[in-house]
Amino acid sequence: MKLTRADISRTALVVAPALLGCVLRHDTADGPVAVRLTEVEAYEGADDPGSHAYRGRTARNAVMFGDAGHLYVYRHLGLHHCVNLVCGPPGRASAVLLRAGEVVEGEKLAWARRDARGVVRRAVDLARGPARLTVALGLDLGHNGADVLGGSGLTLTAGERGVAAARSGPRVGVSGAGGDGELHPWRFWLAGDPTVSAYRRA
DNA sequence: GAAACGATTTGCT
DNA sequence: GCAAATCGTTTCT
Repeated sequence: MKLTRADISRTALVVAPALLGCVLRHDTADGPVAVRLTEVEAYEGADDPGSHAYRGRTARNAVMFGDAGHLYVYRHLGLHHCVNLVCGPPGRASAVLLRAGEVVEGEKLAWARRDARGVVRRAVDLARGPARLTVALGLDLGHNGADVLGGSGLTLTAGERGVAAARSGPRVGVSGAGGDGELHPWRFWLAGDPTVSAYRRA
């Protein structure tokens, strides 16, 4: 079943765990690649010191202040890309960072994209990590602002797996996520899933 | 106009 | 296990 705009118009803390098990699919000229999300992180916009939106709206993070359901893609360290799904309510600038997933369709194409950039040994590593997930899906800065609910070749469908297996904990690589990790357990993942990235303290 | 920094990945010791 | 790579955005002078 396809998710509705209303489903992802709630605050990131509600949307993030709901996204676990959902499948994000990207159709391109080369073919489709679909990823079942296994790990995400919530970013609460202007109130969250770890968010790019913390210091207000800028040219880069403008998408996060827009409507829910759009992708916020940005370049990190000049080398990698990371993807967020913008949540609601409008103006809150809350978003969910897609950290890892399992390639469930178009694995061959995902491998081809990966081979051109580096070396990954196992299939579970194809989308294990924010930047790898982006590569596997074939997303780049050109998809910044793309709508996952309409056009853009993107579709988001609800997963068959419930949130029962979901766990939460401190976010990764975010200053401020370590000390208040227990107060802000805004990282969610599917317990026991091999495609969940290894935890590294901030 | 210049400098510092970052929601990571990869490769080498 | 640790450090380098690399560049756009943000912030300070």
